[in-house]
Amino acid sequence: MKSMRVEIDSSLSLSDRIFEQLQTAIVKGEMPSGSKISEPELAKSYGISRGTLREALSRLEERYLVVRSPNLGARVVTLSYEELVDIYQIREALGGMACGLAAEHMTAAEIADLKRLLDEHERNIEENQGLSYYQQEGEFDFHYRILQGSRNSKVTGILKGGLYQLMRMYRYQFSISGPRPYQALKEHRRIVEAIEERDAELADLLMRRHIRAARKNIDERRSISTFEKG
Amino acid sequence: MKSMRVEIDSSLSLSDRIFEQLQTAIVKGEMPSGSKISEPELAKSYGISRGTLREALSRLEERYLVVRSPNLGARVVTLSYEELVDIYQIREALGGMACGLAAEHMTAAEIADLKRLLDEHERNIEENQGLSYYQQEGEFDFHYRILQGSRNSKVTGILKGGLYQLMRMYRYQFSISGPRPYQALKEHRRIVEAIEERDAELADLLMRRHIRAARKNIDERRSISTFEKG
DNA sequence: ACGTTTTGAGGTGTCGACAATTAATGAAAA
DNA sequence: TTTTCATTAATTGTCGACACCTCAAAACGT
Repeated sequence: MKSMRVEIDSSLSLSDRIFEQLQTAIVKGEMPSGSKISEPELAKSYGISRGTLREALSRLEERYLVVRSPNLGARVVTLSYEELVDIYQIREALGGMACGLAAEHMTAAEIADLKRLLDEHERNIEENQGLSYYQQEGEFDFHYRILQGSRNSKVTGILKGGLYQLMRMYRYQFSISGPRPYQALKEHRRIVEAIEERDAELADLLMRRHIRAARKNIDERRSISTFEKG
Repeated sequence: MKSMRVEIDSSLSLSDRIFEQLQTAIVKGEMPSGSKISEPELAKSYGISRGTLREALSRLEERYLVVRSPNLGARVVTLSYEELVDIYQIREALGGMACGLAAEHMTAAEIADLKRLLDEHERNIEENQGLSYYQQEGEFDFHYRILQGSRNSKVTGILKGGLYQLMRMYRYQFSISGPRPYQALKEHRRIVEAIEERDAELADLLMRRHIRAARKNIDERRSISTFEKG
């Protein structure tokens, strides 16, 4: 009867797993942003104790995914356009820096892999008219590899652990696909070229410009949204 | 006899306060870096339960101040020169960005306050031969205000909440005072000038250079240290 | 004497329960 | 009908206890 047992990774504690599950639930909008979190209810639905849940919530709070006020409870974070622009600004500075470092540190094999990834993205765009996967997660794949190549574990932690989750959340919530597939792919190619040529300064610059373009896209959308509302 | 009572801020929960106390204890080296943390022992010494302590530890883990491995327990983080350089790199990118934004957003009153702070620092240096306060916390005061002026709450959170604590920890542990008081003050003055003239680009550049100088100081010290060891 | 197993102590992960605080309900007064 | 206050219900903050895991020393066999 052991086969009934759910395969669990013992290298992760229960609260670790709950933390990750909650994170994806929040990011994907299954827990609507701004909604109140009832500890007893949520603990019961996951079949865990409140203490375990609270440990996960403490960590989510540090990652800006939930907001807590003492004696009042926790809420899923609400993302305003202002905060989103703040995040893109940070991403611009850090992403550029990481890309410059990647130009210095990535191995030839890593660069070759990166090129293959872009080829794959290109096929993906042609087949699906640029929808679905590429604009959802493919964009992140690309940026993850560059972070990895920067050899700076702290910047990887900040972006992967913190900011990218918030951006992902935003995209899911507003069902916004990544910006301009062909244009973005072209920019990605140029960035990889700069990395291949070990031109750190150019890689930094191109990555900043790439992210800035995405931010302006958001900003534009914001002005439309505020126009609609009054 | 009310004066004997410790003034507690009821807007903070107990685990919040423990979290802050532990943070400063780690930063100041009262809990040596790399040392193992015994939950029962620590909980008893603070007069709290283990559950409350574990919530605080979860948050400290997210802030890179403690490292946990499942079933093995928590240790105070150990800071290597490599990681410290990583942190300075991030600080260079984010600090520069924040400074550029501060040039755009700070009010005249805030800028005037900032100038007064530098005057105070100058007096401090003359009196104490540049030791003590200014090199410990004064430097942080200056940077905090610029973060405040950037009007980007996320970057403030990342730097104040995360990276500055690690840098502070490093300074305490290696009893390294902030770099070159007179030179640093001069650089601070130039940065404020750029902010006053609303020259965001220059403010960004000067702040990056200022931080890079500090990083090179560290790097130099690292090469000495590695030379000593072999 | 050396390597292996076992057993025990200490520590971590998780849970359920109580105390304190906030929100909800309803009764009384304006 | 609306407002206010009091009482009750629900939720959060905190605690102590139990099960499982890890590590080390003792016991055992070779």
